[in-house]
Amino acid sequence: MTVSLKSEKAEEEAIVEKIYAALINQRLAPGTKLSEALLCEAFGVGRMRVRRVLLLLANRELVDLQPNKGAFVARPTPKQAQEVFEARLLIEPSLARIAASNVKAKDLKVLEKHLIKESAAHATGDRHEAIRLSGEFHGYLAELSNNAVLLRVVKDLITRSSLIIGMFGEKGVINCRDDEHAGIIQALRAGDSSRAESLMHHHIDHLRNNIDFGRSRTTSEDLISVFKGD
Amino acid sequence: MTVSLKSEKAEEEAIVEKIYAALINQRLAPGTKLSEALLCEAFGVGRMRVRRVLLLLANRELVDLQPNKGAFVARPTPKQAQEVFEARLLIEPSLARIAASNVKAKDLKVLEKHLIKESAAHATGDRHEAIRLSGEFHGYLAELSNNAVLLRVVKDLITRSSLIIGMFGEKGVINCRDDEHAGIIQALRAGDSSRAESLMHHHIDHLRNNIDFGRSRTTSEDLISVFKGD
DNA sequence: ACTATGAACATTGTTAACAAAATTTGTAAT
DNA sequence: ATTACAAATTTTGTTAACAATGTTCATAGT
Repeated sequence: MTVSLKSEKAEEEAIVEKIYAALINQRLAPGTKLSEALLCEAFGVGRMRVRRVLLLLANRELVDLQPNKGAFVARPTPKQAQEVFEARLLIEPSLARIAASNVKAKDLKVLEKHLIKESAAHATGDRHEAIRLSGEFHGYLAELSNNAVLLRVVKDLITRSSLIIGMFGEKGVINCRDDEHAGIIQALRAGDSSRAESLMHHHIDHLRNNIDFGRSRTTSEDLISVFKGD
Repeated sequence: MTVSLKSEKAEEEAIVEKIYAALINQRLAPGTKLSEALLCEAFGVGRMRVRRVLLLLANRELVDLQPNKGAFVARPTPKQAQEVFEARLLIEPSLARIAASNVKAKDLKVLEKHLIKESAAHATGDRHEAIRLSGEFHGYLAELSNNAVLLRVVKDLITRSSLIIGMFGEKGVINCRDDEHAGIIQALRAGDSSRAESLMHHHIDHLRNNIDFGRSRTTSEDLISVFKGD
């Protein structure tokens, strides 16, 4: 009975999540056109669903909806990039403080396991995976706040950050982010709220300063292959 | 040429803003059914537009979209209410600190003028107007951050706060909020960031503690009269 | 060769009819 | 009177056809 209870609304959210993931993974480059027909085929749904999904993504400013032209993966401006990281700088350090108060032993287990995956991705030079995992780390921390509102806000900021990094790229090759994540976990384990807060502040500041606003890549991939394993 | 450049997308946003305003004003009580047909008539648009608007509002968790049942003004749970105010407590004090750094003479003029209106609303006992103006004050402060991302987040939180207050009501009759607003403006004028931050923290904490979770009103108004002057 | 014009095509936007589900109304039985 | 059931109505969800706009491509002229 009710074979398709998951359908309808949940189905749309599932599609949103998939595109979300593709954005974080940077499989969808900024500026890529998201044609309705292609998305319909990719997800096997009607046009209405696709349009609703695009509207939701546009509402989160992940997609640029141009009237009579179509939907495109958002191309954040330098100004918007600054705003996103300023917002993260304002929110996430306080969040780290809260996380240090709330963190349980099993949470630390998860975070440490995650850190290993991050290191592995760095070691093998899998840049996309490293970016995805880095975002996921910040998401985990936001979850420790036990606050769905804040979690939602932070997740949106993380996703936009992925777009931004994909758009502008990073200065230098050295990427000490996983080390910084390790430091934050250490502070959490020690229950040192202030240190967790401070480390997070410097970490995000570091991320922000590493954005290379010089060039703005316009690499647009084709949509056919992006959503294969779905 | 292009007589209706304002139309289409801007039109939808205008409708969203109107419903937004009605929510803040508490002319739309939590639980009120937002029937498509009525909204179509109220705003003189087709069903598609209304559906898109409802989807956007649902995305911001201001509307509860129940499949095959319809759209209803959201009824925040106590848990959600706590989360909203915890988020405000985390964000707005820091925002007040930033505002103290950015505030210009003309901004202070606007804020002081606003404060007079707040006092007037309190004096005449116009509760809805007082709530609207109170929210607007927080919005003005968020604008001083010159950060569209943070502004959007705070505006959403303010709107949900109005829903929450409309849902649960406030303990006691005494409402010292406008006094607290005055204190914050004073700190801004003095350029005292730390005091602005601290006052904002206590202010929001005060708001939160004044919510009366005892009763949850279910007063649903009729939609016909709400959107008259539009 | 290069630009300009226009037709053919493709894509998005809108409308209206239809299907499915819930709500209401009316009727009958206890 | 109240409950239970069923028909009728209303409301939401979906689909498909149509309209409008944008894009591409071919042709012709300089």
